[in-house]
Amino acid sequence: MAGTGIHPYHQQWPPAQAPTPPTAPGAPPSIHHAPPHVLFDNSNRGPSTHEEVRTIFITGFPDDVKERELQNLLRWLPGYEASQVNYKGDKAMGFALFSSSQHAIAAKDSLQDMVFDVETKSVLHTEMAKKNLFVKRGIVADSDAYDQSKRLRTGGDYSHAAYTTPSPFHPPPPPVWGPHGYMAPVPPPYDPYGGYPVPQVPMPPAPIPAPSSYVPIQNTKDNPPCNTLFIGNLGQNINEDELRGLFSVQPGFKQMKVLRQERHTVCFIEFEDLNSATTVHHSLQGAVIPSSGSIGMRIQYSKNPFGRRKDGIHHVASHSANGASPPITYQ
DNA sequence: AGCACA
Repeated sequence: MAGTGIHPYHQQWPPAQAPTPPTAPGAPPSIHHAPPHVLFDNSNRGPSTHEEVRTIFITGFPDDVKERELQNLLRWLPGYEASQVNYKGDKAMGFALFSSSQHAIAAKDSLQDMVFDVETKSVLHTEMAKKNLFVKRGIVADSDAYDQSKRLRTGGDYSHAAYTTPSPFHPPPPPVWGPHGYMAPVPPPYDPYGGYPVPQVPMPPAPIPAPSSYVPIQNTKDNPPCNTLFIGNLGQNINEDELRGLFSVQPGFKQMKVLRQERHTVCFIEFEDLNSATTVHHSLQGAVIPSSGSIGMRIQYSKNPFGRRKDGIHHVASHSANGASPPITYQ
């Protein structure tokens, strides 16, 4: 779901008096906030990557429609993520973001011509929006992205509230996600619009980090086996998260410490026991991950395992280990 | 070849 539209860049729920009335995705562009230096910019992939529209545009509300009314209407719809009402024109316009365009289309169809309010006899009209609603979600991987948005807070600090502090205005506490799973609409008893079919769009499963390839490594002088591995030959711009992703899923992984030095980045990984360390020592020797370029990592046992002190102070009281101590398991 | 932290 990456794309230009997701820069969660401004806060969404100031109803009427927002300093910058949210640009109506379907309306003529007034101010398009070009996301400043955003990390999610996909410009490096070319402009062809145009994000799918998964927002619907809703009109036909009574003039006094509340943001909340719309939310309460929509939260039952599968894939609903967020909505907002724009009061700028003389008619209130609603926008609702769904997790996929399929969900959006399904929601659009089910809301089409719905009687929203019997007293005012308002009937909804829906179409796909021209572009997606901007939403700041808790999912933002990088918190730098929302610093600029703080000024738009109207009441309550939403930026830290995601998923933890339910706020009446807070949109994304995923309505029907969570334990029920992504696709469980679990419509309410009265269920006026719950029955439509929604194409299943499975979430891409989190990929298990795996080396992209292996390169033969000459690992001449290694240290005595221990529960801590030393990883070298990682390349200039090795990505720590990638490294962690790879190692943290290895059985027995305990912790990892990255040491960035002038020329080389190295890292240390502690395992539960010697066995798991040894397994990884062999299985990932020479592994190449994307950020390491095309070079293979060198894996050795660490000179100074976690838990063993460097300069002669042996913490194992009973066992007077000396310099030539056998490879016992440390931990 | 680059080995820190408790």
